[in-house]
Amino acid sequence: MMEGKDLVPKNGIPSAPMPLDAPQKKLARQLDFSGVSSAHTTVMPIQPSVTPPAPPPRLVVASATVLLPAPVAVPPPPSLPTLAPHPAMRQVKPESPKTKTKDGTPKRQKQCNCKHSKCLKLYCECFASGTYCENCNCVNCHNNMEHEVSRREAVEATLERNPNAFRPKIAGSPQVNRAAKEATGDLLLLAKHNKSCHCKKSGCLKKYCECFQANILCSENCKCIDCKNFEGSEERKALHGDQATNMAYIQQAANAAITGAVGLSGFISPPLSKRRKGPDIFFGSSSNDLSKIAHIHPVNTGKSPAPSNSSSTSVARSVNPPVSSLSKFTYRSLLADIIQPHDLKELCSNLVVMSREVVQTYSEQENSSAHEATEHKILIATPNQNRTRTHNEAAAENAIINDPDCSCPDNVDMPDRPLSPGTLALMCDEQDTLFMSNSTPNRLTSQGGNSGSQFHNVDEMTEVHAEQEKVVLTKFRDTLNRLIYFGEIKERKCLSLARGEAGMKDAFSNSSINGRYATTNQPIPIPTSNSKNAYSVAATRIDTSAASTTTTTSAAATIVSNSIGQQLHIPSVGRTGNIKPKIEQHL
DNA sequence: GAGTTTGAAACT
DNA sequence: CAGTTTCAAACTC
Repeated sequence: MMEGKDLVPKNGIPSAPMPLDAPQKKLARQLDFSGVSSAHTTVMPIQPSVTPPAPPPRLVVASATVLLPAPVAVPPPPSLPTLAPHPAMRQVKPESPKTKTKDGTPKRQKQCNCKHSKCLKLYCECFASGTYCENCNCVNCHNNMEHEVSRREAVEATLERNPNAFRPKIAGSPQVNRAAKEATGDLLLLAKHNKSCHCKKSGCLKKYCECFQANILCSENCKCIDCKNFEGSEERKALHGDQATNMAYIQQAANAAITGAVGLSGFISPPLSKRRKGPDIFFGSSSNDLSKIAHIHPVNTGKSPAPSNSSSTSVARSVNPPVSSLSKFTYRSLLADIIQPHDLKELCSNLVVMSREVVQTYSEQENSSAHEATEHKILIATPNQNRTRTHNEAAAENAIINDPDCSCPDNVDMPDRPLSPGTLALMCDEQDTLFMSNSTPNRLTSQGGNSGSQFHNVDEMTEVHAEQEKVVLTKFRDTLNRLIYFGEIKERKCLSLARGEAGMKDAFSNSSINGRYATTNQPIPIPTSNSKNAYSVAATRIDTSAASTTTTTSAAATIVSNSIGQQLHIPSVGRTGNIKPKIEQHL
């Protein structure tokens, strides 16, 4: 847009003395922020210092890259290559207002106006963001291909001073349609400040403040004075309106996405009396960080006009005013209120019950068939080994059925028993909980012993166990599906709320996700598809069981079906799911 | 658009 | 590490 500014800034300001090698033209930017979609960005790799200016290298970054998790946790090595940050990942400085025209129409990326830094210092937004200046209004710009050598040196110098200089200050913000949302003032606060601000006079409510500019709340890391950019701030509310609250909530949701930690933190997240927590808390160091926090802001407290809660809370308050107990960064899993301890118990209980039923059904089948077989064998006068077995087996199985603990598959107790991949996986994940926690080794052992003696035919015993496995795994999977479903429902709610519907405003008043979603306790139509799939899969699996008789299979399938449909009440078991963080992560 | 304010970056 | 200076963006008029 600003051709001809090459040598002289369009603003008419005489260029500073220009080196002979002054750029004749501004080359393409390294990163293209203009695209509404960050999917296709151009990244320019750092050129070897000796490499003569070549055509602006543009590497198309796979869209997938954009989806990478916030890099905050992975500081780039202090090497030049790290200078090609991805727009979505690195946001040294959010687009300046220049990115759009007065009418809000998306215009272009920031255009610096540097005059004395040659655009080779972090003062320059372009340089700081790892991009070449392009169409900027800068003077004596060296941040281009033609000055790659000096640029490179500048980069090295910068990195020498601060290895994280080019690390995104704000990270983790899904940049989806950021431009569009920003234009409508609907930019979400899904970001995290890697650094911190040190504002003194702006109250962190002006764009001077990096946090405010990035549309995020100040964090514990900030050293600002008289901060008003915290959740619950009246001043902030005045600026953001109703969205402030929603944003805080959204940010929590974002935390989940960013951290990918659906679990402990979600349950544990202590209501830190203070607002915000820095990256540490953000990434899970949470709990014992209060002490740290206390150290973080020993200062600014003084200026906070806000009514401090005195006591311990003074800690985090330091710089920022007293705040709502809800930390903007307090992460809370979307499943936090869905998964309850009692649900887990209920799930386990149901699995056990189902397993028993399978055994019982199977034993009945075996009894009848064995009986027939016995008669047949007697008729043919064959020394039978299986006959006795059937009765003993039935007794054994009954014993198993009567023993709540026995129905739990336990590899330890039955070392010879082949385990399905599913079971192995399950046990791998849950080796200490679901099945094993309640199991009584001795009992199972004795069971195993009985089985060994009573189930003369090891194969048949295996079949029973196989059936048990199938039923249990099927039901377990179904439970997980439900969990996913509820999580999705919640996610949708979050998104819809994020859209800032005025009417929903009140819903956030408490900012407590638990309270907010208490309604999930209400019967929620469960997608039959899942259940159907579960059933069908269960049936399929059973059918594929070579050793199983059709009858047995059907019976087992029926049990599964009935159990899932009747025993597992959607509101209860369906919401069971706190299997373990490990599993949740797959959700 | 010019001047002022602000806070990050750079420097000492 | 703290204080000062430089710088450029944000802001005000």
